[in-house]
Amino acid sequence: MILKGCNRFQMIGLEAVAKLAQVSSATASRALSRPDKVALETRTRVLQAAEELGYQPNHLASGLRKGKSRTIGVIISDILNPGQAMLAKGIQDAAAKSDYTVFLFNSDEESDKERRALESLRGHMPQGLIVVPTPGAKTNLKLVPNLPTIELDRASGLKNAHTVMVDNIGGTTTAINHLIGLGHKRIAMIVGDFAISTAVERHQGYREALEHAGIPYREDLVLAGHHREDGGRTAAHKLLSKPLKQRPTALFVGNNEMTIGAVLATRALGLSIPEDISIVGFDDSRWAMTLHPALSVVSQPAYDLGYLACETLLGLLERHKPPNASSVRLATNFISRESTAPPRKT
Amino acid sequence: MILKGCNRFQMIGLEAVAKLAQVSSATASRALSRPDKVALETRTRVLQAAEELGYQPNHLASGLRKGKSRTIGVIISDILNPGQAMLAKGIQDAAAKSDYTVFLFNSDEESDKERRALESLRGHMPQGLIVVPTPGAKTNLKLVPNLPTIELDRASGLKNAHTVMVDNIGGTTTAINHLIGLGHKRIAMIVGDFAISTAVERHQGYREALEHAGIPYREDLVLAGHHREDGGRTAAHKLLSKPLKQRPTALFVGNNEMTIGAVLATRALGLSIPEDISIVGFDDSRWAMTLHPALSVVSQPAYDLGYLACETLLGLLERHKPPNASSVRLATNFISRESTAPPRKT
DNA sequence: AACGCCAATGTAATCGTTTGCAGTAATTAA
DNA sequence: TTAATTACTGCAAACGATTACATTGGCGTT
Repeated sequence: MILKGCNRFQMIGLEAVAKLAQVSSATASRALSRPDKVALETRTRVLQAAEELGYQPNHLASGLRKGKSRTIGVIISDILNPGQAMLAKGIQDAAAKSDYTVFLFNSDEESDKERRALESLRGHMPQGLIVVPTPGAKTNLKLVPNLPTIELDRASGLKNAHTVMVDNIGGTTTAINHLIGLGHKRIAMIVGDFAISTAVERHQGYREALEHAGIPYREDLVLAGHHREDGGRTAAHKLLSKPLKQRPTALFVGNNEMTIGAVLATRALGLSIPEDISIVGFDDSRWAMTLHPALSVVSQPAYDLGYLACETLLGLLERHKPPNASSVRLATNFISRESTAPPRKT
Repeated sequence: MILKGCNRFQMIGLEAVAKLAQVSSATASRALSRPDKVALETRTRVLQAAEELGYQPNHLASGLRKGKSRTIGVIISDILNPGQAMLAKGIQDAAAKSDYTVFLFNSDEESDKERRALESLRGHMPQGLIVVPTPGAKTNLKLVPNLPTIELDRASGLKNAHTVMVDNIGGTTTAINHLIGLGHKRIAMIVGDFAISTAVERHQGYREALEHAGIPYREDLVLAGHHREDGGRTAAHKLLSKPLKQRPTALFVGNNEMTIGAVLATRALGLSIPEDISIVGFDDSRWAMTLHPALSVVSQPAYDLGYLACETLLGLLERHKPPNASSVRLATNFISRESTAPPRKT
């Protein structure tokens, strides 16, 4: 009681507002959040007092009392990846619209970092979670067993999960069909890590499109790039070093980073795009557009994806929906630029 | 008291741990955070109980009580800008190392969004703030008068501010000197918004370098690009449409986004880089590297900048440093690639 | 033996906000 | 006139963790 007047953040609390408005703190609280429960005259008095003192509610306290922190946790794989950054932006905007605040973390595709992020998060009592799951998510998510969670961009494989993803299979088949339509027969693919659902689905799309066109699936044309630029580079190098007759005439790359590597490897080998090799990447970006020749890509509605994921989560929080699994797929968009052309006549 | 056993988050509180360990909650608390104040035997008992119940401390509660939330607010200008994303990453990593959690916001260079971010932030009782200030920051920051704040990348102009920035003047003069060294005389610049300190400093660096080389400063060679791609495009278009004798032979662009616009405008006009025009950008990025020809740039140590800003802030929080202003400048690094060459012989 | 001291623990107040309950006054119904 | 209803308001108990203060018992000193 001794230090009552000297709070640490020189906080102006409800108590102070109440005193100035000559009401109890209970009434002051109601005046601010339950206008109908308080006489108009009293209410204006409280509002004025709050204004005068520059009162700002303390979310820690109200969060503690109400059991709602008005925060959500977000774990993306890598803020430096433009697609992921776009996801984050969509989430942020949706959250801000409903007055939620976001704790943002990067997993850098490492399950360990994901786990640490979840541990940090836990103590802050977020009301929900949006996560781009790493391969370890199935285990890690047990750390927050009762937290409403949306899996974004990929699925962890957990039953009863809510997911918001793109139509990877459809996006890929469109791209491959485009290449087939141009006359390509030897179409290679650089795939990501099969522990990540997008890689599996994109691979499946590739396979299905070939099959559908009656082109046999050849294992030697599918190399793993491990989601990284370096992996893309070495995979592309290997594919493009084949003797001309076996060398693919088109290359489909399963993600952003690997595509850069593939393009650089192509340049390094002195091959020209699209004359020697057509290339299609997954996920659009600034560099894909400004590249010369500009890259044809399967583009994802990343902003919408993030926005939608957040809206879905908040919907889950507001109306106490049953915890049934839900699954949303957004369509991709194939953008044909300059990196694809018919194969050279042989 | 009625619902004591049925907490909302099915929270396991200290109370529960204490009961299981047969001590008071006070002792349980001490066992966890003040090991030396508790008998070893008791401590292990508490730790074991905590482990068994999967106890997780509630930061809302401890934050409320201690007046320390272990969170910091971060407002960057745009998460989609790779440089800014890198700042965020540096901050995050530094924060995580000291067990702080980050509230991340985007201002999108709009003072209004910055203000709203600060308002959101306020209620969550962050212990500090790192902000890439918009032009309105000088006003906006009054919303959080006693919050330890680091200004990152730019200065708001507030007295007594702590700033962490790069040496914009030095970085620019190096770049301009490089162009001068190649033999350029008509060197144009596309500047940003002078309400932002980096634009002012980079412009000053440009001016100083010319002066030092005895080249007169010409107002018609300096155009505003307003920090956006579009602005860069129109400014470059105007500059490069001049009659050959007056057309600049080199172009220095004050930031990332504007540089893209400038490059696209150059391409659109059918001019080739670096034969017709040498271009240097400020701030490196993936597209600057992969561009053909690869762009020469003044690169900033963005990760370090963010990391350092966070460390500085946390330092301020830990040891109760006096609130003197401080100012850190990191050096830039000029990267010479393929977009600069001697001017054409006339 | 009497005293002081220290270590270990418990009691209870506190952080700021919310809310069930109870109380008061004013209004309406009977 | 009395009872019942309504509309406001205040009291006080939460939320979970921390910590000043009080209490206990054990030890050493004189």
